[in-house]
Amino acid sequence: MSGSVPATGRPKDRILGTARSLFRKCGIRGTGVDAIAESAGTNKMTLYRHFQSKDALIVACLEDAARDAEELWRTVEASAPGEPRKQLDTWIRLVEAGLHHDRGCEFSNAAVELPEACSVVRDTIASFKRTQRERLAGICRDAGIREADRLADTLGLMVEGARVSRQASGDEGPSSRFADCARMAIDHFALQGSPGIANAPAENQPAE
Amino acid sequence: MSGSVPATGRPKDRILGTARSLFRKCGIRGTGVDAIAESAGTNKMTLYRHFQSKDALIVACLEDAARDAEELWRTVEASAPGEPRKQLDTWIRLVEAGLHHDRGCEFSNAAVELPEACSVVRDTIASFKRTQRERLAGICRDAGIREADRLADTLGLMVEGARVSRQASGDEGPSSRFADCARMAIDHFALQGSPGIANAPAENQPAE
DNA sequence: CCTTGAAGTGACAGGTCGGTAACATTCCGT
DNA sequence: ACGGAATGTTACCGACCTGTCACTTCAAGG
Repeated sequence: MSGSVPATGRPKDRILGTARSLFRKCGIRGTGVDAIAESAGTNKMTLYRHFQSKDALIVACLEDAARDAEELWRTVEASAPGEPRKQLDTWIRLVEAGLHHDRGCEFSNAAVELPEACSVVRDTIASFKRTQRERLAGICRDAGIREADRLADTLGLMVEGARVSRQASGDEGPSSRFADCARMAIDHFALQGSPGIANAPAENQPAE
Repeated sequence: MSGSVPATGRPKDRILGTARSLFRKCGIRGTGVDAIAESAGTNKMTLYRHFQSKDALIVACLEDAARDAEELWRTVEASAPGEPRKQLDTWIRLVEAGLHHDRGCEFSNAAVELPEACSVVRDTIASFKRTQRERLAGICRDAGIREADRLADTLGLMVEGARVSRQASGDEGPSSRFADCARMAIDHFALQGSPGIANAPAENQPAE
């Protein structure tokens, strides 16, 4: 009893969802498997039947979070198909909204919390970050930004910083200015030269 | 035996130094007080005679780190007295150098690792972050940047992001572009308008 | 009906955690 | 040389940790 998640769906799904939620709230090291099982309305044995170890559960949670991130990119794309500049706007708005709901990036938090994690965990984190970096750089390229990679890294550093800064300084800290700073960076890089709009050749705009 | 820190100085200092070093390497939750005492070449009882609890030891470590940060600002100031623009350059170089040596910011890491920490720990973190923000904004103001606070927050988000990004993505990730992005932001804000024109004089230099 | 397999239960191993008590020893200023 | 303070040693506590055990319940499907 006292599970914070109603007993709907299969135990495996409840365990996964509960684990993610508790990891976010209390941290990974601050959450024991007992607490996860009980909070999921099940028991430890069932947890271990579905997940080989706590590490495996952590990886499963991260993979789940990665699926959410993929969905976010789909939302971004759908918000303005074929208009990458507007997609960047959407991205900023979604990231900013996420700042207030979540306790930072689950992957970055895991990297900080588990500096000596097993290789599979660290690989999952690094691989996810590579994917996100490429997704963002892709939109920047599509937007005709000349130094797309550099802009993507600038934005990447800012969002990473905003998410961790909020945990250290709260909502009133520097993270409150993320959207502001991000838009300014985009404008700066766009002025710097965007083939399709200002000057220079648009090599390969993906038709549309 | 097997203390990684030679038994020089008073036990209290050795404990503090060892704790900081272990917290950095293994994380706070990943480091037990037994390990700290042994690695400091002393024992748990002596540790508890000098520090009321592990939380108190954590706070002491953070205060020690804050002293280091103060020294960094002094170095920045001394690198180019009365030339805030050059001080910003120094700051970037020092931060970048620190990226490769440390495992991120001890305060931010603590905030991520201890989402449910006692209030004194969280206050120490938040207060430190406020101080750093103000230090950086102060130099930006002295440099005659019109939107000094905004630039300070932009740089603050970037450095915070670089430090956490390195832990998740390694040295080849976005953190490798921190100096690049930071200098670009400074140039952008400087062009945007500085009361005394392009780069020059901080208006009210206390004669020196 | 009976079989099968997933899920639930309580107990427990083996270990580490933060923290304490009682006592022995060493150091150092006077 | 003395005495008090600082330090070291050993043992211990209760709580929590991950992970495993044997066993029970129960519902679906043939």
